[in-house]
Amino acid sequence: MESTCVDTSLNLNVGPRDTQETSSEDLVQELNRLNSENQKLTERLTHLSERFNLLKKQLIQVMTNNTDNNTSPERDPTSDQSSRKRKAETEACKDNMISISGNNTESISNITDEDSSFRRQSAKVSRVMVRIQPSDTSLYLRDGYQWRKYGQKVTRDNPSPRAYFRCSFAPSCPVKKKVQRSAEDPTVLVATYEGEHNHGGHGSELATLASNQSKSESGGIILGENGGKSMQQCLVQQMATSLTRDPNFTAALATAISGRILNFVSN
DNA sequence: CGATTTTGACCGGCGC
DNA sequence: GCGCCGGTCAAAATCG
Repeated sequence: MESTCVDTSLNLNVGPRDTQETSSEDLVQELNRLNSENQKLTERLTHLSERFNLLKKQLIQVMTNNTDNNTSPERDPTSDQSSRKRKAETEACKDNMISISGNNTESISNITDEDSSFRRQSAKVSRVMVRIQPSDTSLYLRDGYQWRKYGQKVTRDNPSPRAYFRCSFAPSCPVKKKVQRSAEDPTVLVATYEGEHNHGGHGSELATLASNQSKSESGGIILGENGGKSMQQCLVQQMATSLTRDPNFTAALATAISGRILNFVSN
């Protein structure tokens, strides 16, 4: 990933000025420079988005070809009658599931059964698999939404507990999420989403992302969550989050703001 | 002090 | 009807 170098300094002359005219010129120049930077950033972001979409298409193409050969072992249905329902769900989703493995700290895949004939109580159901660090025992998954945990259970077919979450962004949002480690591979978190978000905005996403990041070191980019954000929105979020975590950016921002205030006051 | 998490209790569906 | 099990509730604990 190429680095994005942006001059965030404002170069404002906050000292005493000879005339009011020169300070106005400085402001105009500074404004023009900022506009130029903004344009550069926009172009770069567009470029990144295009490249990202291209890579995503290629990846999906490759993984789709491999899906047919993906014969992950299923549990013996005769040995556990209570697993029949889960088995049915798993079978229904299997054709749409892609598991991406990587040598990074985590990898992400996104699966929806939107196109599948399987429907569960007319609610959209999607599954997301996230590879996490083996040392990470948390069941928190960063996906940009604000979740409130309302329960945890140990299920029969899996030694690791399953956590139940509700979307707390909007009180009326019906979306629920279940997170559990994969029985086959404990380093994979499986999140099952039910329903669609009924709120357009993601007001506190940055705060949520930062909050979740602090709770779980395994945070990563969640791509194209069902009923959620577009790829571009995810990308912008991650970039914004990275920027706000960068002390240099924060310091530059503080300098810029204080400079503006001083300039305003001195005028 | 409000929001969130934890965790035992409770409920309902399902199979026998 | 009974027992099992997944899902939810809600009070207490914890966090920021």
